[in-house]
Amino acid sequence: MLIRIETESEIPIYTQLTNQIIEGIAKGSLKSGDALPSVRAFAADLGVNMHTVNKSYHELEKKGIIQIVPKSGAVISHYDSIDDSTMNRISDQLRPYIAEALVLGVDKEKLLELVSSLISDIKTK
Amino acid sequence: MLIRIETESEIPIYTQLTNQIIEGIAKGSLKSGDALPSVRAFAADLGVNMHTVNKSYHELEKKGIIQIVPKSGAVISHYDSIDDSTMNRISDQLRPYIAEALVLGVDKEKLLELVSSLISDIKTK
DNA sequence: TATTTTGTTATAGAAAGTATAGAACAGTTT
DNA sequence: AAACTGTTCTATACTTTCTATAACAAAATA
Repeated sequence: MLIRIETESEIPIYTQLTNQIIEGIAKGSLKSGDALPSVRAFAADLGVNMHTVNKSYHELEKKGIIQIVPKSGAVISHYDSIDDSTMNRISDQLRPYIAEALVLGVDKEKLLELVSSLISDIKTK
Repeated sequence: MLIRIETESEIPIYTQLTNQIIEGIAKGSLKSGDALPSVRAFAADLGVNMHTVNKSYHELEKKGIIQIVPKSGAVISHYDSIDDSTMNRISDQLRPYIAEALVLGVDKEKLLELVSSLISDIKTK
């Protein structure tokens, strides 16, 4: 799985890593049960600090996407039915960007098209 | 227009303000041509610092949502056709949250329903 | 016209977040 | 037994967020 970190980006490195791991899972490059690299190995590979990778892993664990087994490693979780609190979190995260799009003149139809297009893009590319 | 700021939130105050102003416009409480309160008046009203409101206004201006006239005030812009770079920005903003939803088991149909529901909610509530 | 109000700019400080580095610990894996 | 693991700790540097105060010049208002 290929990860690209942009040091100059305004987006924190640990967030960039979190997002790209999530996309890797969404795409199918990473599956439930797969182990993620150790924080040390991954950090060395990416050229960043161990603690930065560690922070990303804990962010992913907080989201319910991976499970961290102390002194062992991180494994991608199995997802069954989504609970209400998680659904609400996703809704709260999306809301400001949906509102912004509406204000800037993107109507419901175009917005749904955009989301459909994004889903396809994430699953393939 | 009613604004609620949560000091304890992890979301910066200026971002909370930006998002709520955007929702006010999306809902129709604020229209193109309307003037926003002065940074001083708004800050006093919200109990925050003048520079915090100022930062929010400049964020809104960067998004193309308002226009700031130096020494005069801030006015809500008129929106015609959306340009490609703005559309790309919105797409980039949405992408990680769409990916996260997919990973957590929200399928395309449920995701489109969620977006539809959010649009209705933003426009009314 | 004189006063008030406006956004802007500057300085300053406190607190939190981001990222790095090095080291040590104890449990897991090989 | 040795290597590897996530965890924890200390430390430093930089950026971001938020507040506070002050001054400036242009716009709006009385």
